[in-house]
Amino acid sequence: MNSSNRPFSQVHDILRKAGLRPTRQRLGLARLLFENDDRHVTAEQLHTEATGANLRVSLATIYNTLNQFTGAGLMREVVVEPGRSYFDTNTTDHHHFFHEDTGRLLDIPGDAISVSKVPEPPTGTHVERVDIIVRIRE
Amino acid sequence: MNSSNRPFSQVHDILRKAGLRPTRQRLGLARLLFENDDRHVTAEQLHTEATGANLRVSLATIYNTLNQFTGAGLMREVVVEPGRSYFDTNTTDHHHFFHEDTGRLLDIPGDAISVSKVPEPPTGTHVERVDIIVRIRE
DNA sequence: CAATAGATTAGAATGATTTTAAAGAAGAAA
DNA sequence: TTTCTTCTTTAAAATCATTCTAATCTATTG
Ligand SMILES: [Mn+2]
Ligand SMILES: [Mn+2]
Ligand SMILES: [Zn+2]
Ligand SMILES: [Zn+2]
Repeated sequence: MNSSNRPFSQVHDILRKAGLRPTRQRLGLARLLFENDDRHVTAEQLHTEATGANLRVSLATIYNTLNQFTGAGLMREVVVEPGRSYFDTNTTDHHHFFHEDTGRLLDIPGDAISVSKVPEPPTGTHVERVDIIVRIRE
Repeated sequence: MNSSNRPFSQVHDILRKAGLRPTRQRLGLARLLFENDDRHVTAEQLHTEATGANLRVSLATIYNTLNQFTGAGLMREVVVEPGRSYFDTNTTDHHHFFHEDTGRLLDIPGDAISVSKVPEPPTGTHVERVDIIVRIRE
């Protein structure tokens, strides 16, 4: 039996499959993150949003949850600025525009951009991932 | 008259051209940074290295200097990890291998890799720079 | 030499993130 | 359900990189 007729069944199942207990906080955050279009959030942003949606969660739990979701492959971390991390609900192969003035991240589909002639990595290493950040300004 | 017969004349001139007073600290750091091959350093690394070379400099001055050198176009900042900044003495157009296990950065010459079909940036914005990070592991 | 603008520094402050340890909630067993 | 156990949440403290403050130096110019 799955949970198709229980409330929030989609996110509930997502958490179950990730091996994470469906707690009130995780369910609420998962709804904010996964029931809408793909998004890029900082911990602070998500905390503000959760609070605004009447979900009581501490900032520590926001960090725990974002790191757990990332560890479970439900999200990924994008590093564009020193001192702040963005978390991305889009886990498909893609890249980013980073608006340096507003701090906004925008997806570039994986097939809309591509790297050619990636040189061989040093002996004994393998390529884990290629990140392309197109930095833009007004 | 230039300073071609004064000690450390090369870095001395670099600082002068950048409009930075050639102080003992800046001269010492410039020698470590520019008299060898291109390099990637964190503030803490450079501080340790300076101290080991008998150059007395505070960590605050290391940060000031790296930021001033970067502002003057003598270096650039590379963001690969949350919570730590790397500074690069190679200011030519190029990209990086980032070794996730060791924290080392390796240059990929600009002509050894290239992006194709970079999509148009959103209306009202222009591309400032494209950063490619090839993340590698053992 | 002054005089002055600019530079260095110790130490405090900041800001993002993590850790601690205590209290609370979820799953399993009975 | 009740009980037991394991996870989870949280407030508060701790950490870590970086920046700021404001007092003390130093390079440059007259
Ligand atoms: Mn992390
Ligand atoms: Mn900076
Ligand atoms: Zn994305
Ligand atoms: Zn480089």
